[in-house]
Amino acid sequence: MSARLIDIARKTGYSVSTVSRVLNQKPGKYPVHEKTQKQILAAAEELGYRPNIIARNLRLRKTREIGMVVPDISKRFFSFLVKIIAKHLREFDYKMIVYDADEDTGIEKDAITNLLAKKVDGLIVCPVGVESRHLEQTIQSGIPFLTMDRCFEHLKADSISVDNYNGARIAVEYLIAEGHHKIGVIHGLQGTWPNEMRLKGYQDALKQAGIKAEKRYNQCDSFGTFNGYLEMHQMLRLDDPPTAVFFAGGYILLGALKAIREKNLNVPRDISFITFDDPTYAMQLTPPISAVAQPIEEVAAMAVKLLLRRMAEPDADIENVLLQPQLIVRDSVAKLI
Amino acid sequence: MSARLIDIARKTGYSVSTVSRVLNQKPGKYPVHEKTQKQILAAAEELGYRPNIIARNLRLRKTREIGMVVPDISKRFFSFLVKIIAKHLREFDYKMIVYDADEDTGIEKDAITNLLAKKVDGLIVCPVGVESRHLEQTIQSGIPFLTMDRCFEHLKADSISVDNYNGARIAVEYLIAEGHHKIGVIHGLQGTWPNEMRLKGYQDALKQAGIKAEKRYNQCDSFGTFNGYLEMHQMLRLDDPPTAVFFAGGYILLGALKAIREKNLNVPRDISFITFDDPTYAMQLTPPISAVAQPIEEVAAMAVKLLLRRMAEPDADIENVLLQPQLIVRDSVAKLI
DNA sequence: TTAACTAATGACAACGTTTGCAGTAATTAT
DNA sequence: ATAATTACTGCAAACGTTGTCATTAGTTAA
Repeated sequence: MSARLIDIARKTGYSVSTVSRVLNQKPGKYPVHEKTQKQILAAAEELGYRPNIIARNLRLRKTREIGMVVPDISKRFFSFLVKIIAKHLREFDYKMIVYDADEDTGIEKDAITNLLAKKVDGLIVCPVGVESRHLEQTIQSGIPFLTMDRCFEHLKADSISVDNYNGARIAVEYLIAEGHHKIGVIHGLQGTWPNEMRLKGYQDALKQAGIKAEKRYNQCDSFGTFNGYLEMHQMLRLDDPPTAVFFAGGYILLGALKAIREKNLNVPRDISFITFDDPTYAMQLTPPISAVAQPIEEVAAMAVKLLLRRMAEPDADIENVLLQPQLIVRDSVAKLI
Repeated sequence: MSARLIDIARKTGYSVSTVSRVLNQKPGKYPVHEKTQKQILAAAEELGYRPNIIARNLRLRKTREIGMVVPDISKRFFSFLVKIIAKHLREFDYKMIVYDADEDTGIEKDAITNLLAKKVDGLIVCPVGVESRHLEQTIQSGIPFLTMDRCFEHLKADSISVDNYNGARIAVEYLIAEGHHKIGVIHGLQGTWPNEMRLKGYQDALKQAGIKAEKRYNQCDSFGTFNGYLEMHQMLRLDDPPTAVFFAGGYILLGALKAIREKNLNVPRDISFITFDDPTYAMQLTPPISAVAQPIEEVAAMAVKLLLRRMAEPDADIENVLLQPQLIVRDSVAKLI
């Protein structure tokens, strides 16, 4: 068992109070004789003293910990987000406790409950996306709280995400500007906020250009690779397939690309596409893929800013921030005009 | 402030002890009258009682938490590892606290210190890889401890990693079997265990085949994309460039591929290669890339098994487990015979 | 009837900190 | 010389649990 304050106290002959004061280096509040300090510091070093954070947290009723829950930490978007947020928090001397909800609302619920019971000082949730009642309850509890990415519009809480609507819109507008009229979309899980927004962006871009959104050009199921593969095949099997396709994100690109290869089609000569999300490998594929990149670093920085503000001023007005994604033009879209 | 045991006690008129007993549902140890139970349960529900885990942990001197430190959580290898390990731990009712060391030994050290101070019941570290003194100290502390991936041979602790030596060896043996004699290697950060092992596997495979390992075919610096790009360029600029190259892992592949493209070379006609690690996109590239895949799920499962065993039997013999990676043949290697 | 048990509950002492308050000795002001 | 101030230190009460030990009342055995 590791050394405690009382062990140092006994060893040096001073009281626990004095030892505590020395080790916490509280500036001038309670002065401690220099000789005393030296002795205590030496004894602490010798005994290999490490403060028991649990006891401290209990006493202080503060943890300097921020809880975070993400739907799938193995996805780069989230793991990178986690990394950057943790890095920013470190600067403010906060630790982060991340839980992976594994795309399961039940686990998400448990994770939040546990974090509240651990008395984290603040909480960031990237909701799995299907249910929000437990989030409302969490807000009730009064903990500084922030949703990210798959936000719910009706929640009375700060939120930060990228402008999925606009990102999809500028992608599709780009396709149209390059002369495409028959534009398909392969999108992800229906009912989730980002997916709906991206789909709406696609539809509005078409409408604005006076193009009718063809039902048969609209495929969906999930953001997974296999879905991308199946849907792309289906789309290519149509009598008059689209000349360009918008992938709504995630791993659809990978699967769709495989389908295109199997049909022995050339990108962008035979088929053009652009994808939401910009994975690291997008620029290494043949051809390099045009994409709409989410500004993850900015999102992370903003998240920290919003949460710290909420912690400092619990009654500040609620902010719902939307950050703009960026169109990255590479070579996967043919110019038709 | 959330409700405490004492609030329920006051509300129902029972003592804190009784309330605690009811809420913890300890089987038959101390019987509580059924009516009492009902009242207490009802009051707990009504007040929205959530146990304070900090107080509980302090009292029990157990946390049911496992600490984990990884060098870079944004790398899929680690984020996936974290996910799977956390999932397994969940089954045993353990939570995981992960910290990202950001490839910085200083941060790694702090993270470990913090986890020890948090009194986690066990600790898994994937070391950054350059220093190990703090790990020895950690072992001294007596906490159930496990290193993964970038292990240190001299550490007296359980460890689990993939057989980097053999993985590299079977990859290079495969190249030789396909008729290649001029075989280059682009490897990663020198001095790290996996890198050295992979390099040795490469060298031994050549030696075994009676091929001299040419110094000029041996490039290294880091596992990053940019390194892969530079080194590949350099290798292609040689008078008699290798016909095949072994990439020692990570993101070297991406950069090297870019260099090959810039030289307008065809894979595998002009140059063949195989890479350690099998990223999800490897099979979607043109051509699909042959690779040596690390069995991450198995590694994760074994890690949990080893750690739980160590927690149950602190004095069991130390185990250093090596799991075999798998050769995945796709189309990036030309058959020369 | 009394002793011995059981069922149900409460009092209380931890767990290891931090910190307000009180106390003592030494120093300075009056 | 006394009062006021300062420098240093210790006491003890929290923080919210859990579990040991007592205690009470009721029940069964002798």
